Amino acid sequence: MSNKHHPASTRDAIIAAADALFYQQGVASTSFADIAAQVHISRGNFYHHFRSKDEILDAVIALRTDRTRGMLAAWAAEAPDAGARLRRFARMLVQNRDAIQRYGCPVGTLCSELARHAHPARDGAAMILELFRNWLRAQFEALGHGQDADALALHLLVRSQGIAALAHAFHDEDLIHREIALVEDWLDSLHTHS
Amino acid sequence: MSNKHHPASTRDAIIAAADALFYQQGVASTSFADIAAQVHISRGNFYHHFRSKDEILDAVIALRTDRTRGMLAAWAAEAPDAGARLRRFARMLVQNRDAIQRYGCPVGTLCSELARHAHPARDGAAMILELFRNWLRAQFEALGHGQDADALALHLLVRSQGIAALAHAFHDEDLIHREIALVEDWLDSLHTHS
DNA sequence: GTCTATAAGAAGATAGAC
DNA sequence: GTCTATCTTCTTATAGAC
Repeated sequence: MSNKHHPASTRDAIIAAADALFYQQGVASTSFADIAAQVHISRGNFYHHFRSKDEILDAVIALRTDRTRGMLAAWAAEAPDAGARLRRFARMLVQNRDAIQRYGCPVGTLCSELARHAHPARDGAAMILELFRNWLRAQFEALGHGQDADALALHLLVRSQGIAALAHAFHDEDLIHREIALVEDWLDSLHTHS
Repeated sequence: MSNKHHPASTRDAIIAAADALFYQQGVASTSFADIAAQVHISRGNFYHHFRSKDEILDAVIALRTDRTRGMLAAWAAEAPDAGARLRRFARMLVQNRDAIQRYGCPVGTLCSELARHAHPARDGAAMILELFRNWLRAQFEALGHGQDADALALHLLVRSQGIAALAHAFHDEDLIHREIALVEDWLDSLHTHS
């Protein structure tokens, strides 16, 4: 499972390519041939590293989970207080606006696809969303909204997912700027209340 | 295109079955065999009514467009004023909470799937979302928010799509109740301002 | 560890009988 | 208008040589 000893191994290259393609094309419509073409290996070589496509998906979800944990930890280390951390989260959508407008939210679209097919990896994908939820809740708690912290965290996730969904559907990057500005206003209004 | 003379024709049965299956399973992972099983026809019979799968999708989008137009017109006829109409829109999510929690928003998930693959029918699906946007904008204009009407309409769509996405991902019906209550509070606050 | 060759099945689509 | 039979292509997966 670890890639400590083989940082550039074929296995890791497969996971990295699958990670990108699953995001851009969806899991179901990404074939082994697609991944193989990117990694420059043959289709047969796949089954030396993974037993099935679902096993690749599991590895991709594990990768994204780790990456998300790392990102949230980095935000917590960079930003001095909870208010700044919440704003850092909001800025993520502006930062990734090009990819979001093209392919949607990586977490949201994966959860949507897996939830609709009651896929075994469904809960693993939802777990990534939960990581954000828990991290956001902790920031709202630090801001003094102990009682409503989880509701506020979910509300912020709702708006983020909605912004990504509409930016994707309308192919409209500018929508992200405008709606995130409203989110920042809302965060400011919470801060003054506490 | 019209179904006036053949209300229960095979063609209409195909469209109705495809409409449901495209929603529940997605377009790409719904096969001719799936639809044929529901309609109780053979796979070959398909091509007497449609030349390709994309043509079925076009018919489904046309059906949904008509249905949406009818629903919005009915809401406008039922609700006395713009404020009541906006609340009627918000209630739609509560009303459809079971399906939304299972399969997501029918419009949002279709737009997301087609946008990611740059599908020819992409704009047709986004058009349904535009119908909601235009209808909502008209209500905000009637409420006296002429300048901001479109931004307010988009904001309401953002929250609706986000609510549907999270209810689907977390399999959480209750989230819809709580977030729609917040939407209603927001609508109330707009009314008193005007 | 990587390859070629190939199986086994599902998909969209066609031809032609009835 | 509906069917069966068939074609082609794509997909996942396996077997075995190197």
